[in-house]
Amino acid sequence: MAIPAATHPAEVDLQTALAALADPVRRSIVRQLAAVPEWSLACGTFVLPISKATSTHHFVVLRNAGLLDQRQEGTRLFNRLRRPEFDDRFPGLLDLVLAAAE
Amino acid sequence: MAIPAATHPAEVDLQTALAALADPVRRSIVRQLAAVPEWSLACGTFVLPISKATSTHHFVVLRNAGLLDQRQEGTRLFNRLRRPEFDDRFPGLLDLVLAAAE
DNA sequence: GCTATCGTTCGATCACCGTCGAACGAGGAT
DNA sequence: ATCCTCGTTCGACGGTGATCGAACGATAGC
Repeated sequence: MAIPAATHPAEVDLQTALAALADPVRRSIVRQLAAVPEWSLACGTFVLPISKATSTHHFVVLRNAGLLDQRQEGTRLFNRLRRPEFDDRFPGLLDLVLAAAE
Repeated sequence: MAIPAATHPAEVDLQTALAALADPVRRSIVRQLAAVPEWSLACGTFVLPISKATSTHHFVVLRNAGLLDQRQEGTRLFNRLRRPEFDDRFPGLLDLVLAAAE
C-alpha cells in the first residue's frame, strides 16, 4: 500500500475546496474529525451511511482538497484535519462547516 | 412576467449555499455584480460564455441561495447582490469568492 | 502457513446538473 | 399594429460524480 499523496491547502483552488465541501458525507467526515484529537480516527471508524468503496472515494476527494492528512499505522489509515493550514488558505470556510447544525 | 420569488439568506442552508457557489459561472456572476453599484446590471448584460436559457437557470439558483435580489424595470431584470444579509448568514464565504483571483 | 481486518481498485449503474435550441410572452419603440 | 429586445419555459442531451459489489493486496495475529 503506497503512501497516499496529499495536496497542501496552499495549492488548492477555490473550485476544488467548494466542490469538496458541497457534499454532505464529506462535511460529516470533516465534523467527526474536528470533534476528536488528531490522528485518533481511522477511515473505517467513521459512522457513514455508505459502503467502503464510496468511503475511499470521499477520502481521496478530501485529501486532494487539502483537508486531510493521512498516516498509515499497521493496516489502518489514521486521519488528521489540516485545520490551521486550510484556515490560512480559506479563512472562515472550515468554521462555517463546523458551525453548521445540519 | 411574474415577480420572481427570492429566498432570504437567513432561510438558506449551508448545502444550498455551497452548491450554488461551487459553479464557476455563478461565481463569475457574483463577482461581476460585486464590482458595480447595486441595481446597475441587467441579466443580459453580464459577460458569460453560455446561452440565455442556461443564464436564466443560474440566476434562479443564485436567487434560491439567497445571493440575489431582482427588480423588474420594463423588460429587463436588474440585480443586486445581497451582500450584508448573506455575510450575516455565512460570514466570510462571499469574501472568499470575491477575493479569489481565478 | 492460514485467516481476519482494513483499505484500494475495478467496472458498472444511476441521478443530478449544466447545457442547448426553439418556442413563447411581456414590454417598449417606431 | 408591427417589430425588436429581454427573459422564461420546455423538452432533450451529455458529462460528471456518488454509489455499489466483488476482487485484490497488505498487514497483523494466531
